Amino acid sequence: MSTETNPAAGDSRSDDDNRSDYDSDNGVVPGADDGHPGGTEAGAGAGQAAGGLARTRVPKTNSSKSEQTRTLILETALRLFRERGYDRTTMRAIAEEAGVSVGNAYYYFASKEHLVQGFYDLIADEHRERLPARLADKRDFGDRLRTALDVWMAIAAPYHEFSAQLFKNAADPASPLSPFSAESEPARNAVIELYRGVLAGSDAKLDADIAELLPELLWLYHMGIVLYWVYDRSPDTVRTTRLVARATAVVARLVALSRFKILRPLVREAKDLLSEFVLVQRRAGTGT
Amino acid sequence: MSTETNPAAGDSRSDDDNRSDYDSDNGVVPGADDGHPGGTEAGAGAGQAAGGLARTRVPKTNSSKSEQTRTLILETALRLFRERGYDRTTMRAIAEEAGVSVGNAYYYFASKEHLVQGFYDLIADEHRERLPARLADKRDFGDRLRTALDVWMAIAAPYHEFSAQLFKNAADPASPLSPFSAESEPARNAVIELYRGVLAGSDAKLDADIAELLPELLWLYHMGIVLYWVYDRSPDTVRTTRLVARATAVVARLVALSRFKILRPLVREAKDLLSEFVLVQRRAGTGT
DNA sequence: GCCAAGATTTGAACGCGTTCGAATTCGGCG
DNA sequence: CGCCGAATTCGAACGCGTTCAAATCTTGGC
Repeated sequence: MSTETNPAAGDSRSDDDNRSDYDSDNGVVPGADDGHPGGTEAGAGAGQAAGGLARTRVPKTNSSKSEQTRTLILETALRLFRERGYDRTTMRAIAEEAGVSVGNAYYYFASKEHLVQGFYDLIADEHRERLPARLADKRDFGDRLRTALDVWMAIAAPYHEFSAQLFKNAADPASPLSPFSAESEPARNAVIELYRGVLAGSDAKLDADIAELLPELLWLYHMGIVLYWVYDRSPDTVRTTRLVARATAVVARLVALSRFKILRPLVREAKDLLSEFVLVQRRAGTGT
Repeated sequence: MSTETNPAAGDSRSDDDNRSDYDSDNGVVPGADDGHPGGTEAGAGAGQAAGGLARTRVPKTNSSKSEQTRTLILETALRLFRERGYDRTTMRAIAEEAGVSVGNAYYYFASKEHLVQGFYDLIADEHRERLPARLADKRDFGDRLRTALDVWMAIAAPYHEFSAQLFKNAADPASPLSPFSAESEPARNAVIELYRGVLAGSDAKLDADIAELLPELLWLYHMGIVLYWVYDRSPDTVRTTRLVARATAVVARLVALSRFKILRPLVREAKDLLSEFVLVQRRAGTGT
């Protein structure tokens, strides 16, 4: 997208993108098993952003005091985000409200954005939790898929505006918040599993090639819907609701059609293409 | 920016301040926003984005001195962006290098992002200019489409990193730089026209329904490729190059297949869906 | 030639996210 | 206890995008 548009606009203003980049200079600090967020004290190097992979800072002494401080800061932040919106919530306000210093907040969270991860987890958890009950009586693939999306929208609705504000950060390829980032992998996989369940519980008959890839494809579809939702300015995002209803029907039909003979080569090629270029390489075998 | 996410409470939307705030500041000074940048005498600020079409600040006295200052600032900015990248180029540096004050830069450009418009135009113009020669000897639709994308990538290559940095801004639904924004419409339409040419010059036979929509669809496809390109971290974005080669073949095949009988209902539904939910409503009915 | 009304230009703030060196607290070991 | 190193906390300071009241320059009418 970036490169082509040409707006014009006179009255806009964006006061908040001054953030610099995540790694402008320090490349990626690879190595170091990220595994433990925490980090690696290792004093020395590191300095700043501490290796790219680490999530936020999780204290060594995993319980007690510091854990408490961390939680306090996080919860305060989420509350303020909800009350005032993301951009209008300053790190100073969070710190003050939580009764700690700004520096302390940064000790636990590498950046303001990192505080946001909590929201993502929140929504995803809720989705995982509420969906099964709603799917219990449905076997039709289209119905199930649509339900999954409807439930997601219902949960996310209160955060629609907030999400729109965040979207630009999430879209930044360099951001850990990007759905494609390494840091998001666990969350991503969880959603893919969720869609695997949507598919598995259905009576859809499908081509074996497709069956394997479909959960990831559905995740992509989900991302697409989220994208539309974020841009949707209609009241209560009804537009997205309608889109989901109709698009999902098309998707379901496509899936059903994928077994037709004439489509075989196309399906096959599309599958290769997707698995090679788009889908996430989990445990990539030998080479790249 | 602000806006205001809505708190837990139901979802009462207080309309007074949840407007996107790309103009909220202005809101503070109601009426009179003399400021309206530029010209565009007409419209006057009037409500929200409406007046938004004005570009950045274009001097009243449209030639001579101020025009010169504007150009100077813009060119300096573009040079620095290229030399140092977007984030590392500060407004202060631009002003200093151009020999003007920071305030003056803001007199002509509402924000740092607005300076970026120039890049978009640059690439788009170049694309429009170079493509015809490369298409002259090609009739196959797939070849032509692929060529269009290859040429685009060749032109955009030097700005790959820069684009990745900008992407987060362009992705912001509230930003005038978003390819979906009203402000981007002219640029968007120009690209759609370009693809209309790609299609028109080809020997593809296609369903009438599709023929009409295809140029816009190809624009969407182009956007998708750009998205992939922005995220592509492979050397020289070869990955994207390979993707284009293969995906374009699939697209071409899809287009050809769209005339098959069995697919008829699907095609029709997909078409309705796209035109209703995705594609841009040019000259929508009456007013607007 | 003079002067008011803009248009243009200035640079010192402002508020923000973030950094960093130093201060403080904590936990264990002699 | 006393002491040391690490974990935690502090808050002043940095660099940034942006704003704004005031200074300067142009222009056109008299």
